[in-house]
Amino acid sequence: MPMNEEKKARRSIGARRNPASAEAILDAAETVLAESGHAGFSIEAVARRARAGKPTIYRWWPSKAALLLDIYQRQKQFAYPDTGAIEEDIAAFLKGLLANWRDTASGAIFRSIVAEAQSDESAARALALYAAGRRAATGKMIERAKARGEVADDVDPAIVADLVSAFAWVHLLTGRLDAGEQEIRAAARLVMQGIAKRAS
Amino acid sequence: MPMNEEKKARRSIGARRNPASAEAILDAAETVLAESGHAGFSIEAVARRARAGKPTIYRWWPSKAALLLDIYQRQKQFAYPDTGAIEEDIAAFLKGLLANWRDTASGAIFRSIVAEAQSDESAARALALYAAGRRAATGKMIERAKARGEVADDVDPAIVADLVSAFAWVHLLTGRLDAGEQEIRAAARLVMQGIAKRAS
DNA sequence: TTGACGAAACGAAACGGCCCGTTCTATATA
DNA sequence: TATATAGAACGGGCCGTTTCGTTTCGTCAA
Repeated sequence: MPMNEEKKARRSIGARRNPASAEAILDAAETVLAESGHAGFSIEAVARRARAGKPTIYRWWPSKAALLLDIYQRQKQFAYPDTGAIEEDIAAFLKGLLANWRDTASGAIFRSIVAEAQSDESAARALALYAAGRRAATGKMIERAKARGEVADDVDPAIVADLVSAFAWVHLLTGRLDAGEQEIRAAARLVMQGIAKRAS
Repeated sequence: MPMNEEKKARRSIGARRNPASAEAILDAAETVLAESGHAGFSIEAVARRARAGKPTIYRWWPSKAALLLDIYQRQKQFAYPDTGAIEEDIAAFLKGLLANWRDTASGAIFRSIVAEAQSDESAARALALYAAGRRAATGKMIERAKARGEVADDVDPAIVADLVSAFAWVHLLTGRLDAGEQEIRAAARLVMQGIAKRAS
């Protein structure tokens, strides 16, 4: 009984995927992106680099965007700071994020995902999901500050989170990842002034 | 005397460029981008659409990014509001920008430029230039507010401008261009709280 | 416990198709 | 007559898919 009619059937969960190949492909993808940038990042280039066959890549990753997302998720997750003071949290968040994007492959990967999202539906969804997730996580900084009485209860955490990460986005997309301590502190202070509890 | 050695010589300003062709190419580029999105936006597709030859396009636009930038600049320039109250200015700016991106081709064009900037040096520079220009223009809203005594003198206009347009960026890139009146007002109020003069 | 079987993943090669950026030709225009 | 034009064609690269023969590995009978 031929499988012709169900070529594209969803792969069973226990499929025998070769972990070594997957590893090599992700390594190669990371290297290619780092060396040649978004322009040189092709499935064929990754396959060559990994000494893997193209069909192997296409078997496990449906699109270039999916591959990018996977190598992004291999990167160390960014920790959300908890210094005990909201302004410090914000400054640390911005500083850490910019440094991470500048010093590791994360920035290039993320920029490529943004670019890919213009063509690829799944990348766009993943991007929105990522943004929403970070909004939620950043929002926790605000919730903690509220618990400490540092921030008024009627401040919307989602909007503040947008505000904070938006700073980072702008720096990423316009290539200003080398923002100095002073600029970061000023941004943090500005945001903090916006959300600080109106004392007495 | 052959021109072989100077194939790429800069075209003289008075070159006899066919205005009708240029118009048709820009029109076609806009249409192709609107119909097929960033994925289908190729020089060949534009040439087909415009019934123009590829060499004609390459003669006048060095890259896809340059073409995108030109059709972007044909779009109506966004007006920076001057309502007399900084909070109103900010809300109007955000509202107008999001509406413009949502209702015209501007959003698609701009997203494509962002995508292209990952590969194309000139697009990246143009993007940074655009961002800087908008920072400066938005900063004027702050300067006017300072003149009115609405905002403290020691607030950095550039950072506030970043803050405001960053909101718009995030909405553009995550596809949330349909932000409601309420969300926009909340964002404007938040920014305004951050920059409002500490009265008394 | 061993060994053969068979399903599934694998690397390599090739495909038709699209697009790139360039070069050539022949035509139209000023 | 000089220049821009449309169009065709080029060598090259990448796309996503198919086909090939090979290797890996779980299963199960001996």
